[in-house]
Amino acid sequence: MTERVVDEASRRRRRPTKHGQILTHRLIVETALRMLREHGAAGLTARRLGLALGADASAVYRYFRGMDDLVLAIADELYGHAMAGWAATGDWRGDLRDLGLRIHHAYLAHPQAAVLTASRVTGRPNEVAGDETILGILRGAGFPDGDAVRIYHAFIDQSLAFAILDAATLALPKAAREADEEVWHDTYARLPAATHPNIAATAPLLVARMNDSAYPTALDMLLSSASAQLSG
Amino acid sequence: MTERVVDEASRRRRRPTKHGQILTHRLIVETALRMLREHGAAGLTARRLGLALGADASAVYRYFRGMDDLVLAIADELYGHAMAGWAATGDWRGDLRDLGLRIHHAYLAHPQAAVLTASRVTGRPNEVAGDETILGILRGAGFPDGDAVRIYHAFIDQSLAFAILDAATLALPKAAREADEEVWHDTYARLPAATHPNIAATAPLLVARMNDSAYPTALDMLLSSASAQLSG
DNA sequence: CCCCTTATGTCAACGCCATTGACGTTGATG
DNA sequence: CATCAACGTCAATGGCGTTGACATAAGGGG
Repeated sequence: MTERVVDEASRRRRRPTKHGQILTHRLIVETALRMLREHGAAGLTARRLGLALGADASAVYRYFRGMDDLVLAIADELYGHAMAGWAATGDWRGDLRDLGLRIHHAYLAHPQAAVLTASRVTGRPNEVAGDETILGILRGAGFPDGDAVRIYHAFIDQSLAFAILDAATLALPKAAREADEEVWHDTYARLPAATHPNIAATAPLLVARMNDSAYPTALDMLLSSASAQLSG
Repeated sequence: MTERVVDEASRRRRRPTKHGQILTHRLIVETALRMLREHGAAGLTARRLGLALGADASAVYRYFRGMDDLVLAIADELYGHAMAGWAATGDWRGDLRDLGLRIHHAYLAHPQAAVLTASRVTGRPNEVAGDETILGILRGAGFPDGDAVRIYHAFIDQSLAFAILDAATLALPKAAREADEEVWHDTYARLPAATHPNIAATAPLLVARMNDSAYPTALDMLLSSASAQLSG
């Protein structure tokens, strides 16, 4: 038997499914994204995807080498969302901040997909283009290559790390998420100063802050540190 | 049929398995931890756990309501590991660095549990004690309350975020993880300078660096930024 | 238009997963 | 000793991702 998956660029045949649908690589990715949004990570299986496509599940293996390959395609799709419409201003710090928040935001728009994909390295076009851009900003700002790569590494992994953390929170069942959010008020804010002087002294600040994402703060601190290295 | 799982405090019976082993809640948790360490997340299945225990896999359901319940029990076991043996030196920056790396390391020792639990807010004693300690270090260093809470928020969430990101990588099936690791060499390092000048110029550095965790770098940058705020 | 070829979609099956129902029996208790 | 419930086993359930084989739709060439 020949290779099951045909190279996407040389794909020519168009055969409808039993229900009349013409499958494409793009349609499968978009359908998978929709299923992740509607049913969560556990809702994306080959069989359910097949049903949603009006096809047999195994048809998906004509387009992707496996479900993992599909997940990588989804990851690249999200990366494309993050970069869409972005334009450089020439202010390296502002540009990196904007990019970081965009990447974080794109993943947060699809929490279930983020949880599955933010840790992956795809080498696909959108990811490669994004990485080329970030490295370009850092090198253009005057960072030597060693520093540029080190900062790029911390920057991109930090944005992806917070994307997963915050996405995991959003992906929780509603009851679990609300219970977690109440902990700061119900548990922490009630701790006595005698046993927990630091928490007691800062409780109103904790209640006000801890249920929001810490990513903007962490990002600004990372950029401040990079900026200090450039000045020094 | 009555409830399958008996409350642990009221458990009295001791019946040996076919191989003579007496099962306990603790034995199952410890065996599962060992299997996670030795075989990775994909290596912990009910069947394999049963084999390792010298029991039928379904016996595990006498002790845990499901594999997820077991994973959370494992995480509970872990939580104490991160703080165990830690002692303050009085150097706020060194102490925070040590704590950050310990938290990260404890989760990385059990990626599957980390992926499931690092985003949760439990208000449990060990978590509370850890937060009290970190806030104490920051306030003790001279940060005003508003800054202490802001930095604490970025610090703790960043450590948890990187824990999930890196744990998710470790939790991948071996083939997927190795494929991801090869992407820097197989894809990125081969991009031509004509189209990707920045990646091409830094490729050897990327190959050398990107498969390791960026957490130590991000942590140091966060601490540098905090330090600069204290000085300024 | 017809014919050939092959890529595409379908179907059935494989080997694995977590889990449950039912049964036999061990051992605590009275 | 007798009773009985908890414990461990076994077989089955319902699902998972994936593959081999087959039928056929459709592209390409004559």
